[in-house]
Amino acid sequence: MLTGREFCVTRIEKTNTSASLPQKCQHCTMRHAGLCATLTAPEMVQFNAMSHTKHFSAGQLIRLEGEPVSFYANVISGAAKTIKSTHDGRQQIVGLILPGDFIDRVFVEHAPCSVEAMSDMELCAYPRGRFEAIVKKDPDLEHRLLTLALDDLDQAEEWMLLLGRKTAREKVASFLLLLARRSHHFSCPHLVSERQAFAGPLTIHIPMTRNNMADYLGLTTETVCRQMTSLRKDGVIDLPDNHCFTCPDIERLEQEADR
Amino acid sequence: MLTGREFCVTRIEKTNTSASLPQKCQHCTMRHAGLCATLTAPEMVQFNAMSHTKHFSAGQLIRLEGEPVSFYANVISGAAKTIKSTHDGRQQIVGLILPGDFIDRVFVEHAPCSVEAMSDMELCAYPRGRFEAIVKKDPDLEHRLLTLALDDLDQAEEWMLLLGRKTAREKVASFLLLLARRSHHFSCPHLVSERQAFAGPLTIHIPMTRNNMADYLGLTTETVCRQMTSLRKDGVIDLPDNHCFTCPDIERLEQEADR
DNA sequence: CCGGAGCACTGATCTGGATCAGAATGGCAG
DNA sequence: CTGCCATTCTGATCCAGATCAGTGCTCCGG
Repeated sequence: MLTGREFCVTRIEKTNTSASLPQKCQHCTMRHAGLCATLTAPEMVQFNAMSHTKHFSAGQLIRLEGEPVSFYANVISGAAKTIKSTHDGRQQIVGLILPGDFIDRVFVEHAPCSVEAMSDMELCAYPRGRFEAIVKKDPDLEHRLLTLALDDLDQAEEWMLLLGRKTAREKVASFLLLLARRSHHFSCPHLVSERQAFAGPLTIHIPMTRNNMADYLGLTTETVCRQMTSLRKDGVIDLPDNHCFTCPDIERLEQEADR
Repeated sequence: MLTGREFCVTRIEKTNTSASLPQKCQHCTMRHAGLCATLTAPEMVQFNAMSHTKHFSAGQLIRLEGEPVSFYANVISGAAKTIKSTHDGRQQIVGLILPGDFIDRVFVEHAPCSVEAMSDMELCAYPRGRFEAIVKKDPDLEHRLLTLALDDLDQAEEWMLLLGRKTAREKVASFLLLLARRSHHFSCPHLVSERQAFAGPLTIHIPMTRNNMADYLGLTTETVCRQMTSLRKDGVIDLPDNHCFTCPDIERLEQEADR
């Protein structure tokens, strides 16, 4: 079995062989493999030199809101959430962090949100000081970081539409679609055509509990459950087990998600 | 009366005399006066050289989603909204653009959202090509733009908590609080203490219709109206007329907004 | 002056999703 | 194996906010 470090390096090398990869997919508006995909060979060497693998187990806190940030990291495996909460305890997940994503905002002294692992995670971590030193000397790299931040903003705005205006069923469908697109990406970004990869009903892992889904969608656990069974009964998805689903017809799911 | 151009220049000069202003207020997490506040004297000269005033009237479209971007701009007066909508017409305002804000994301070829004026507006516009050329040659300026994008992301995440987890009353209160903080900023950023400035019940302008408020808060017009009258009856705010309010006790309003 | 359009507001009713309650399942420790 | 706990799921009920319907106000053009 590979260690996280090896895996990370492998990915960087692979993505760099296939010349200038676009940062965004024209079909799904998702970014591909985050920062790593944009690194040049010399940058890659620098980052690898200072990287080390970190592990977190499900439920563990990676960052606490307001605490000083000590490292940045690429997610190798697992999933995390960034949380905001009202003072009386209602909470809203404001960001999903999946394999290929970067934690967290560059040049922000203190963490703007808490980050918590939703499953066991493997990170490729970079010490904050050394990471920022490299970025400061490389305007082009900073430009790419700016672009990534703008992509995050895009996604946040898309999610505001979901939270403010979509029904429970549309919310759940949109979420499953997001997972489908993200899982697909990370496994084979740009190597096969979108449609081809979506053709077969591939199995998609849901790396979190129904409760976390609810907190991400602005719903309750019960409502998420009901919508999941409703989508299953209507043949939109299959649910072989609690943490997996397959989708026989992605276009149908897109329709359910509305946008 | 001043023209927009004169006003914009005046502000730039004023903010630059008072040495390195912080970009964020420690009390309210809002950014102050956007890009302008961070410009150095030589940058200011460059920007002024290529700026020209643009006017838009209420309801006019400033950007159409997906269309190529031809200019960036600082807002001098008035208010605009950025919109996302489902394919069946439900719409959600994902961003408020108020005086001091910057339109729009740098280095994004095509507009990610439509932008529409909600009142008559005066902009200080910069042609896209020339603006980007300046930024590309100035890594430090790009760094500041990155920081602004991250601030926008912060605000978007705060709004996700509101959309997903707050009640109608809390939503309306949060919105009024946002307006109060923003109006106050633009008039006197960092020149007086927050508390002092908030002490008197200053009158705050609401630069949009109830319908736009609803689209920003993920509610209906009717619910916004009801919550406004409810807050008035409970003495949280006064409503001298439809597009103004005063707040006798900001802390009370903060409590109603929950966070 | 009137008439019409747009906006703010209010009352009555309806309903999607929250809340409450409990059953079924599965994983794990002993 | 048994017992415990966390999680998923389902049913019954409730209620915040949507929907529907109508009033009053202001602005504006003729």
